[in-house]
Amino acid sequence: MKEKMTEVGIQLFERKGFSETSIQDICDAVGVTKGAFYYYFTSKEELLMDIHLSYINDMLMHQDVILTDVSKDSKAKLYEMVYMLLQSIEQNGASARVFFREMRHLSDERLTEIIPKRNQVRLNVERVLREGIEKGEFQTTLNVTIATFGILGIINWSYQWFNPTGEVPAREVAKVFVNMILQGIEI
Amino acid sequence: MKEKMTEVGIQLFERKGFSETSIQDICDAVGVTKGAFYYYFTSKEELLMDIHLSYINDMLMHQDVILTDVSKDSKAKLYEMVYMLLQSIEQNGASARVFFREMRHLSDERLTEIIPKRNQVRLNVERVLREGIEKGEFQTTLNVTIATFGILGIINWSYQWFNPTGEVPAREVAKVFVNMILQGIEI
Amino acid sequence: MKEKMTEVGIQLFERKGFSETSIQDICDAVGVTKGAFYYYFTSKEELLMDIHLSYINDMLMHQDVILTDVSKDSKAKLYEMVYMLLQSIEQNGASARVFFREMRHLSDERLTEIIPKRNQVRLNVERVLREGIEKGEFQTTLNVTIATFGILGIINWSYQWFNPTGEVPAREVAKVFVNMILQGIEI
Amino acid sequence: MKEKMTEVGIQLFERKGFSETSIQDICDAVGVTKGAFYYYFTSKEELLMDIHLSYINDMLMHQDVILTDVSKDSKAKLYEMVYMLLQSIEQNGASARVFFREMRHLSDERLTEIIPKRNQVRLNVERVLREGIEKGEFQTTLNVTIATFGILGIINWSYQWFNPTGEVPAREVAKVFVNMILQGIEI
DNA sequence: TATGAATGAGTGTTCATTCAT
DNA sequence: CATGAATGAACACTCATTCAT
Repeated sequence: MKEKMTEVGIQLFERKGFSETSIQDICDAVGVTKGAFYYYFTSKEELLMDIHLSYINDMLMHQDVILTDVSKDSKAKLYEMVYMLLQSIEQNGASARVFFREMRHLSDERLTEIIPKRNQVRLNVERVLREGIEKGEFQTTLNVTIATFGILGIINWSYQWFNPTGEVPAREVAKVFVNMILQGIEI
Repeated sequence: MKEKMTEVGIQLFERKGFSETSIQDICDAVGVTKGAFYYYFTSKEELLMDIHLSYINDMLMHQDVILTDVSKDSKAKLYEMVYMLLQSIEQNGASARVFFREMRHLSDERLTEIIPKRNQVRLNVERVLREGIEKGEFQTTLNVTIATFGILGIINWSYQWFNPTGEVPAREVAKVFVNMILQGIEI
Repeated sequence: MKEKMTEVGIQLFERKGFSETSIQDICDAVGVTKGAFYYYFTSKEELLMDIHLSYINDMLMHQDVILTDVSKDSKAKLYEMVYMLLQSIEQNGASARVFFREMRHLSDERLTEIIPKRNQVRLNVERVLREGIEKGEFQTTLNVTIATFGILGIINWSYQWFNPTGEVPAREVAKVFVNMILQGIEI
Repeated sequence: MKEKMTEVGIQLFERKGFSETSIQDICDAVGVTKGAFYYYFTSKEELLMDIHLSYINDMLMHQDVILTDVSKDSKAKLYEMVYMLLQSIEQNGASARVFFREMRHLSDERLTEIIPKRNQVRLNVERVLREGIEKGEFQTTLNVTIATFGILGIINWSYQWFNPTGEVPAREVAKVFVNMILQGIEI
């Protein structure tokens, strides 16, 4: 039941936004009364926090797998990471959108738990770039911080337009993106 | 007075969000009563629409100047465009954030006016890429649509992290980004 | 278990008030779930009634002992009665406060059981005064009804300020009060 | 309108208690909607505070008049004070009851404004006693603090039983009480 | 131009109570 | 004996909007 509510919450928060979604909306969709909601969650914000935590933890876990894979060089790791992040947006698009858009509605206290994790995702990408530079795979002149922001921008912005109905699969998009990141668009 | 209200509206919508900002908040900040607000705007949404229109029209105007400049090749146009978009985020950061985050609160009717303009911004970037390909400046194999989304992602995502206090100026960031877009990060 | 709940109920009703104390509060303090409460009590009000009954019955019992003591004159009985009532506030302060403050939350039906008993406490004091007048110990001109209200006021109001930490013991306070009641404050 | 709401608030808070009176109750009685209430008061507690302040300020003002009257000796001042306090309960019984019963619902912050004033009422009575002792009107052995609590108990408790329909007027009750306080009940 | 008063629908949240297990 | 899940009615409070003045 708690999972059911979380699922419905994700859908509604994505479609209508956190503030525009009332507890009543969620309960109507699940088919219970508001009391039931407060049996499982202490507040609307707690549900939002649950969604955030599960999304970000999932992402960090996947990143870990990629980072610790010794069989891949940095280019391969970069590709895997871009693909994984895109795919997580393709598959958990609703969660992703809620994550990016509604963070503001978490209390300061809760943000202190989420923000370091969000930063970790970025630092994990930075690490791949740095390792690649050390190993001679990437340009030594690269401004790693700004480049990472660029790469994350490419990926994360996709939640604004990415069509999860699958016309263009995440794997295809990832290829185009990684190609662009590695070799640029110039002849 | 109307401009004063719009200015205050932008600041508050950015800081607290559209839904979380009440008309009262705006009037308190301006120093008038709610009746005055409704003398200038027919609804809260109209103010939001005003903000959107002025931001997007400004952007389209700047793009037009760049596109019609015959003295520049496509690479230069791309650089100008990236720089202009970044700068508009650096300088009108609040408007930019409101534009990207709060579009959802416009009615369908109003969205039909905004969305084509937003698409036009994207199509203008696409056009630079296509012209560059035709002129032999960019790779012929390029998937223009996806690449454009990538480029816009790099730029637009910057509103999430871009520090407008100027530690790193927009011009610097634009250089790094355009370099990455043109030549990639690979050695 | 029922006693444990009653005890906790008294403490919480005193500290936070009847309406402000939830069944959940009581159950949390006892360490059980709400279902358990309803196994022992049919409603929150029944718990309040139990507290009332046990307090008032205790008081009436003590008054009976004093009233039927043939070895004491009326002055001595008055002293004993004042002392006993003060002491019951000193020792069962929480119960006393709940009794005086929260009677309003009993249903009319239950009030018809409590109010006569509460009146009986007053009538018992009146009886001491009347007996004292008959025996020539108290002034014949005394308005017994009003005087009794005054005496009960002196005593009962003490729950508002009486410090049960024992800085001034009930016996001391009782002496001052009875002295004042008997001889007044005039020279 | 604000006064009308305050008046209705006093009546309802007295009859049903603060917690048991909803804003809706007050608005129904006045014939407006809830929004109107919040136009005049920022919270339910503010209304309670208004009631408290106006009651206690009124009382302090009357005490001041009595205390600064040089034409009266201490006995006369004591009588005036008892009479005034009783009368204020007789006439503003509802306010008085709300004052004594519902103080708990004020926030700590607001209590720091009210409690010193409530103490001042007590200290003003103490002052009459002390002056009377100095002038040789009252017993030198008197425990002023406890006696004052007794006197206030006599008076304040009357809100529990005092019938403002006027069967026994406040002036009559005051005479009986002052007589008892001055000369006691003993022959 | 702008105010001040008011509406009405809605919000998140609480809580006494019930009941199958 | 006691739990865990759920109900349903209520509550304090907010807010976009309206309108006579």
